[in-house]
Amino acid sequence: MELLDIGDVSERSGTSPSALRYYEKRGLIEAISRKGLRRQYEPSILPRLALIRLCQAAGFTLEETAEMLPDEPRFTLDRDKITARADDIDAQIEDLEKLSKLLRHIAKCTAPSHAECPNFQAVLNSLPHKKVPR
Amino acid sequence: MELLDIGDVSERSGTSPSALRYYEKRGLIEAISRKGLRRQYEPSILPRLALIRLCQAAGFTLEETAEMLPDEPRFTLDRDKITARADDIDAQIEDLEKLSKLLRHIAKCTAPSHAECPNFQAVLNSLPHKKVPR
DNA sequence: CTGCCACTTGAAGTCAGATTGAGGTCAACA
DNA sequence: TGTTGACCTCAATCTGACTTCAAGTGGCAG
Repeated sequence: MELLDIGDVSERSGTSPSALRYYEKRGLIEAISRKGLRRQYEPSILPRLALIRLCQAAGFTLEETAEMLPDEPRFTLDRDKITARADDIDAQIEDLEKLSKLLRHIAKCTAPSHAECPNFQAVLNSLPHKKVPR
Repeated sequence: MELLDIGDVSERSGTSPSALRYYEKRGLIEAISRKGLRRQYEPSILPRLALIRLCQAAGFTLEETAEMLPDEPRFTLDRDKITARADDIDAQIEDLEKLSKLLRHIAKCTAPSHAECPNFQAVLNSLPHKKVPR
């Protein structure tokens, strides 16, 4: 059987070994065996990690992700949660579009002070209370 | 003179007193005087706080924001930084659009496993390494 | 004058998602 | 056989933006 050493998994998934151990502690993944002390994984760990990355990118916490990812290789994510999250993301896209427009406006607005620019005022009040991640 | 007590500022800006003190410690704002121990602010603190909120929403850290906000009431943000951030945000919007589409696909895709769905594979690889804030 | 109560302080705590450090193990290569 | 280097464990630390805590202060209503 072609098991993957944690080093391979780390390299091929872009997830650091410490993160993999951390995920294991949080119940997201599992090593199928050890070679000496080293964790050995089934190749299916790779798509599983991809799915974890997806969930993270979508804003699920690791805990939520752990709940959503069943143990079997055939992961079936919760469709309602997924759809709800897609809706959230769409809403956030709208906020970000406003924000981008406002920023570009500020970059070229020559009003004596932004505080006096009606455009600025208007958008500020409809600002998202979310952050843009870095 | 119409100075604002920290309590007024807190209420009118939606920023908690502890956050205002925190901003002061981080060099973003300043009280113009005290009444007893209580901080008193100039009314211009309000648009300044609005601008801080904007910077935060745009993903600047408080430190970056402090650097960008000059001391004068007439704040002129750094136009290049602002534009660069707008570009970042636009890029992120694109990522989020992909993500949303992928999520909606997953919610209705009936492939035996997402790992086997070519659509899934394709989008995963172009995934942002950023998070969606909650 | 008394008491209330929102403020004051500095230090410590919170959260998520890891990373880092110290001290230890072990498979593989020369 | 010895060395290397990546892994191991567990606990502690980090980041950012605050909040909470305990103990203290003081303006103002009664």
